[in-house]
Amino acid sequence: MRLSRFFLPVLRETPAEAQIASHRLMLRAGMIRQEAAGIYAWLPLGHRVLKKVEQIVREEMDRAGAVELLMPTLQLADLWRESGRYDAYGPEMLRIKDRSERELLYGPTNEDMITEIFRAYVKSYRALPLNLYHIQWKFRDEVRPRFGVMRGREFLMKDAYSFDISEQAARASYNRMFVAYLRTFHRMGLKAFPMKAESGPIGGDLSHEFIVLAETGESAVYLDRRLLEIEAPSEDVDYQADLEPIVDKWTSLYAATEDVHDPVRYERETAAGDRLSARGIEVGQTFFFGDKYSKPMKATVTSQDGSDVAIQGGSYGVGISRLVGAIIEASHDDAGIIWPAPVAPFGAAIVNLRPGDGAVDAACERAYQALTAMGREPLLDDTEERPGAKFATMDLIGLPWQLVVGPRGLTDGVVELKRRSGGERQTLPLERALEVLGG
RNA sequence: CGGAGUGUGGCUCAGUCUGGUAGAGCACCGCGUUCGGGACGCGGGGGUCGCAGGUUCGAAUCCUGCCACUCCGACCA
Repeated sequence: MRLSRFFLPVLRETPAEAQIASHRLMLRAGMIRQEAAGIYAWLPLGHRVLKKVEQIVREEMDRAGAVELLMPTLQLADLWRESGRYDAYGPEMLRIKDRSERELLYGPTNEDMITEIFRAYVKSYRALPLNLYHIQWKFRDEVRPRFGVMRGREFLMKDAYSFDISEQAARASYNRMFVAYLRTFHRMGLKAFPMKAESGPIGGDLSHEFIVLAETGESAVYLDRRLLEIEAPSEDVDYQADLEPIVDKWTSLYAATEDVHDPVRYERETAAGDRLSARGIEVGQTFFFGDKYSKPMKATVTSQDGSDVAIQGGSYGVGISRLVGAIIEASHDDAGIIWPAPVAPFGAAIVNLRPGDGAVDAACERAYQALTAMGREPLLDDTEERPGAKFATMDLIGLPWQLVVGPRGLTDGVVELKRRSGGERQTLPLERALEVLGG
């Protein structure tokens, strides 16, 4: 992409409404525009990041055996009446009517609808386990939207739903999602810790919030410092195998949000030197709810012995739009965002310091073609801005690499290669720089 | 939903108390000089002062109502 042809409305001044770093930087970097309280338009730069995050989530869900579909944003009120949630949900749910006075709602979640779909088609235990997910916009009419996309009213969420014949099988499904989440957040350059959350109606410990530590997080958390050392499961993790050991490793050390924090247990289980109280951002939640929906909605399958059994369900959410904010909270400095490479909107910036200079233009073109060919998705700054403005913009939008072409005092063909994180820079021949970026 | 506050050009804000017909910086357009860390000069364009009513010779400014947004608290991916 050429910057002169892109749409990147960066702001030099900090918008007054933004209180936290990620919100401020997303507005300044031209990633989002607020259209109403908690409702944002995703401008091209932000949209690219959102898509990258979404794609990583998708890949890890697929790897774990979940199957993607897409449900609508609007749902019939009658469906929610059947599950008993229409009246229970309260004013957080946006309720609307169509031209013939049919009652609809903008979905805040999809348990009811997925259960309806499931029961329409699945009749046998042989089809289980099944895990269906979609990535769709949700609307929750929050009392108080804030922090930009971290707590929007409209937000993009991945929600997966598992269906199993028994509680034991459901636990295996739960574990697959648990492991997939560890991998998902790890791939985005985040350390997310599963923490004990409010238990489902069935009881037990089958609900976890995945929390990224950040000073601006909304919830206080208490954890065992040794959790920081545990490595995320690798790419070749076998989802057919028993994943209990991995889950155990991540859940045996104390970690809880303030809602369920138990100071007595904390002090008993965690040595004083290992205790870490911090703040965190919830980026995902896994939840087992048994037959909460399958029973009232009669989602049953025929089991091996010929009887009909209500399926055991779980749901698993990841806040995709929130993750964009969370990643920035976790990775920025005074000058701007520092994107982890896997979610960066572009892989590298090529900064042309002398647009109009034939040799420099040609070198930029060469770099642009080469980086494009190697899948680096370069952003070529071919604007007439002064160097200072160019560097400020590039630091703000935080691409992993900056390839500066046309530096003063250097002979033709020599460029400067800067890394956004850490700030190291080296001058070297263009071809050598391309090799570095290629490897 | 309780409490606090703000709406003036694309952005940040002054002007409101004490009514007199709208400003600054940045951004934008033109010309020129500049060119490695958000340059400078000259010229220019752009605003129903959130909306509606009222008071007044006259309202951004005073009064009433409404709307939107922000912040602090209780809830949530």
